Amino acid sequence: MVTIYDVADRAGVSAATVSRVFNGIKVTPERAAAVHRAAAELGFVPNRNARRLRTSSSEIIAMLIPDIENPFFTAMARGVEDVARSAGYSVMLGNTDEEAEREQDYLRVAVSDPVAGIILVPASPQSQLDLAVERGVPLVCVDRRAPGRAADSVVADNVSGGALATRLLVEQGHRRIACISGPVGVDTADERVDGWAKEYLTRNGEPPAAELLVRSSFTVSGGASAARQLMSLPHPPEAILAASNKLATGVIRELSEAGLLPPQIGVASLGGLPLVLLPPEVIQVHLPARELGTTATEMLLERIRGLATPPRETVVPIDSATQQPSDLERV
Amino acid sequence: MVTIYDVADRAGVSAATVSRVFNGIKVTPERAAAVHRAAAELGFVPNRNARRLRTSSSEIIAMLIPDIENPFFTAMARGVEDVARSAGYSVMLGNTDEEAEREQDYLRVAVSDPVAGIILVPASPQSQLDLAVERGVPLVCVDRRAPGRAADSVVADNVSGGALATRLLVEQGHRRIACISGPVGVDTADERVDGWAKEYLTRNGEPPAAELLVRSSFTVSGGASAARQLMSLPHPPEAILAASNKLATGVIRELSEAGLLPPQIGVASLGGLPLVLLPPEVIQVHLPARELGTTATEMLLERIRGLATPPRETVVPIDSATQQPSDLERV
DNA sequence: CTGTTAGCGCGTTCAA
DNA sequence: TTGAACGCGCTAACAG
Repeated sequence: MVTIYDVADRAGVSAATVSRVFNGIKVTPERAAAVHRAAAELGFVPNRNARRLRTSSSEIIAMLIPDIENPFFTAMARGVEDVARSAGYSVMLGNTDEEAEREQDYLRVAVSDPVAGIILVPASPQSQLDLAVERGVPLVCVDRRAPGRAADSVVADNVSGGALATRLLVEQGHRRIACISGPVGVDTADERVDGWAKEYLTRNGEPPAAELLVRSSFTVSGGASAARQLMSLPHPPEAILAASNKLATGVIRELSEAGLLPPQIGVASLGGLPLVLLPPEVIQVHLPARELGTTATEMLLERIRGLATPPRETVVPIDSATQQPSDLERV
Repeated sequence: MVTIYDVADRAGVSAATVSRVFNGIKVTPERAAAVHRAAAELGFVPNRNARRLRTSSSEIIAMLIPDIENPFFTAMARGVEDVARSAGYSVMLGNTDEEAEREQDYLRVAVSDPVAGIILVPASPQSQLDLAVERGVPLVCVDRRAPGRAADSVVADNVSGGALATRLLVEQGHRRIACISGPVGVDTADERVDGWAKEYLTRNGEPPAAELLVRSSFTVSGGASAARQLMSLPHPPEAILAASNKLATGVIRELSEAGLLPPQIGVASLGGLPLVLLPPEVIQVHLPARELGTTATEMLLERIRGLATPPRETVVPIDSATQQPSDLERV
């Protein structure tokens, strides 16, 4: 391995000078030129491990997401990567599979690396962040609020999202609108339900019947079975609001198999759908996935640079203005 | 920062003993217990940087893909991560955006890290692997062959894939089958065309007319405009083979807008589609994305462990047997 | 089985 | 401005 000493020898300077050259510290031009030439000839590449050990810093941001095959999270990852990269950081991506244990494993690795900072979509409301918090590794939670409010959070305005989707269904002429959401206790799931219930009340003058709300897991099959349950009610809904892209996919699959699709029934999805063909009447409320990622990264960079205020929370709006389907969500 | 010395003091042993305990090297049980207790009390987390510097090894595999928002590559990433993780490695994921320059930037980072190994989907046939090859960092190319055959490659049997898709279209009763593929010079694009042309010749007794082949970029819009071009031929095709999931998406959108969908016209996609609402006649030839990832990782691990044979090439089959749509491709 | 010692490659004092 | 010397935290060699 070529080290700064090899370069120093060849350039006729000291190792310290080579180090200075590669760190942008003032050196006489001739010496700098000699160092650059020697480095090029030897194919010198600085060893970041040595640098990190010495400076106890790192240029790596760890990002932990529950599902790398979900377009929502990959769009978020894309946002993180863009901002991180332009600030000189690389991104380590880990898949927690929504499992607290895998998440903990990854956190252990990230903390002992140690990385410059962590961006986390918490796998559960009980996620343990102590490892990072105690070691002082900057950490920002995204999409879901930080468990115990122990760290910064960036979340979408899910209440408004739920309300918006509901409103759009109402504007299609539906009144009896059901809602399928994720597990009780999961922020995003709860808040989207709140938005739906609030808007339902406003529009219908009465709160939704309990039978119109089905809580499930955020999965395709969960969406399908919830839809089945709703459609077999004595008095089935006129429309269904699915609180995530996966749930919506399941709903649409189920309805399609039953020969029942928009505009015969109203369907709204919170989150863009990756489906190739979609009846134009299906409502998609696009979530600001990439923006969640960029915002979280910007907050993380502030922390990395030393910001020491108490945990903050940023809410990214979901409004009609942001409802441009990105080309990427339409893959 | 808590170091092994702090732990050693508290446990009444030497630093070397602490190191041994954390590396699974035999130590008397009492001492081991003391070390564990001291470590827990102090909240000790080993510093991997120091370890890496000392051992000049790393537990990180860098993976560079052209598009983190394409399900094909995320499925591949999933395969890589699963194998890597179970072997004790973490994965750093980088997005090259199909740009050789971004790729080179990432390679520079990976090499100077230095990571244990690199898994790369080459952004271009001219990709420069010298950085890694010269520094001896193990590298495996996947999906696309290693430029200059300078490293191991894992590719899908794209010729067979193209032929299989064509055959399935023939079995649907189509004869005049067009093909839309990616850029000339890109392995995967060229090979899929070869498979199509070969099968076309076998089935029709003559090679396809030149007008039946359209080369485009591997994008949704590329697929759409190619489909438009084909359908406006004086003698339009009876069926279209789209050589990637993105191309197929564009093709189907375009045809649908023209009110023309299977079974009126044949459509086959090389690569799974989120098919919830697709006519069942659309043919999907599933590409072994995850398997490409796992295979590449296994080959990389062999290299990391010291295997020093000349560059190898593994071809992952695409056959009728592998045509089970994964749940994930149907999100 | 254990402790002592040395050094991985680099950045940063301190004198010069 | 430059070079010599030190040490970041850890593991591998050696002697005990």
